[in-house]
Amino acid sequence: MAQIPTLNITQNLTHTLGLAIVRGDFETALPSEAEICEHYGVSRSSTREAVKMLSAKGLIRSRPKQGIRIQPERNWNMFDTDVLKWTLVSKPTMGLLREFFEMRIVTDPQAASLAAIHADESNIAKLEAALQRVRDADAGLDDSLEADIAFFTSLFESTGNRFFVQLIEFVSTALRVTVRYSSRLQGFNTSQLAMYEAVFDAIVQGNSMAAFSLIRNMLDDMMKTVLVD
Amino acid sequence: MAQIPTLNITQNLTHTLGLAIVRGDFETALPSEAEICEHYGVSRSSTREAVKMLSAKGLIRSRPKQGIRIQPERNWNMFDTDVLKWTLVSKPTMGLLREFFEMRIVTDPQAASLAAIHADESNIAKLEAALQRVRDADAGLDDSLEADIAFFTSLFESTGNRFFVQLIEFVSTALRVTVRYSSRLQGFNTSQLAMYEAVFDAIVQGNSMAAFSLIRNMLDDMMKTVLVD
DNA sequence: TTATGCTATTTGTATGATTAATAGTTATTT
DNA sequence: AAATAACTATTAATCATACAAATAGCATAA
Repeated sequence: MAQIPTLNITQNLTHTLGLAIVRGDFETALPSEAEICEHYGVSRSSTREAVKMLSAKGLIRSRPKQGIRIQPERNWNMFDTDVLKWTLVSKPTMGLLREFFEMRIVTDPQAASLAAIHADESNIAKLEAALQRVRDADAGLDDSLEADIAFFTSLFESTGNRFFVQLIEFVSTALRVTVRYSSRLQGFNTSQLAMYEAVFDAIVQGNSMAAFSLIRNMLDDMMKTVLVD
Repeated sequence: MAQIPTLNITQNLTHTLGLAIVRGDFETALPSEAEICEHYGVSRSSTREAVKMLSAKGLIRSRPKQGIRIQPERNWNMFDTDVLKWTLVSKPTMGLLREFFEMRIVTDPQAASLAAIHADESNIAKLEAALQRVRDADAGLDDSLEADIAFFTSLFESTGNRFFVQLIEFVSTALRVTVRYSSRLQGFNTSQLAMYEAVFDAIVQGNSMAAFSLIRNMLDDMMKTVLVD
């Protein structure tokens, strides 16, 4: 059975404030610690710890007398899972979808290329397992989105590059969002089985250019399908 | 005059612990709160706040009875400025340099391409100012590295994509590291003035393909210069 | 006008007490 | 004997209070 992730007070406050900041509920600064304590009915310890977490993610900065100021969006750590989540929940626009694709159009093919060069037996095994899930999904036996995510996860894990590994959450989120906000994708993914098979073969054979092109072409098609004006 | 950024106790502890974690000083877990307090001579408030900051960056996770456990490296937020800095200070290997280039080889040309499409007057103005610094550096009147960083910063700012904007710190760090750990680059950057001029012109003219190719070619040359076995 | 000192405000730090979560152990039930 | 439930000890989580340090804004003086 899945463990129920009961959020504690600090975590709760962190998410509440983080979402409110990203959503633009505050102008340039948050209320003072004291006011936050009173408004949310929590102790100063918890408030301060939540503030520190948001500071660590680049959203705010607190200084004596100045209070808790919201940082320019440029400083926000957009690759942080929480910040990304809050952004998606509060501003799920077509523009954001475009920004996602502009990243993936460069990272995903490169990840495939690097995977073809650096994947070891363990990586190949995980890739093959993910490929099987894609096959199952194609036959209606598994969830198509989750199979996709599993494949891309093992793809990025195979790059041997910690920056690409870090992008797994980013790409997973992008996949979920793309599906949620684009009904045009319904029949798209399930017709891509041949492509996944080909990518897997290219990686096994160490053919980095083929792996690159296959993913790149798929994304190009996908963009045409999703990002229509 | 520049303000002296005096680190307070919490910030200090955060950096000390963060660096120690990345460096591998701890096996799988940190000492308990109480032990950290005693060892570093700080209060529990500061200790807990430092721990929360490191949790927010994905380095650790604390739970009652379990203590403060180090998370798998996969969860570390490598695009966080601090985590990146700690990684570089503790493991400045040639492998890391390669990983940097594997990212930049795809992000930088795409940034130039997007800049050619989305740059507005304000962006162009900043780019031109940065270009002037590159010219000055070429004439020995400004610091070559800082001029480079200024140019790439305004380039990524011009993309109109918040994920690319987020990569500014990443690329800046990559540039500094590349220079520091590769003496072969000494005469490289200063001979690139013509390339920067051409990129600027391409962006002004909205020629995204030209902007892409120019940056891509420069990085290819740079990799050949730096990443020799 | 400029510089300096004062003051009030807000975060930073320290400490103690209590509560909640949980890994490991023991006791109980089947 | 195996599974389950209750117990216990440990550690982080939370709350409360007090004091210290930083600093923006004001007042005062040169």
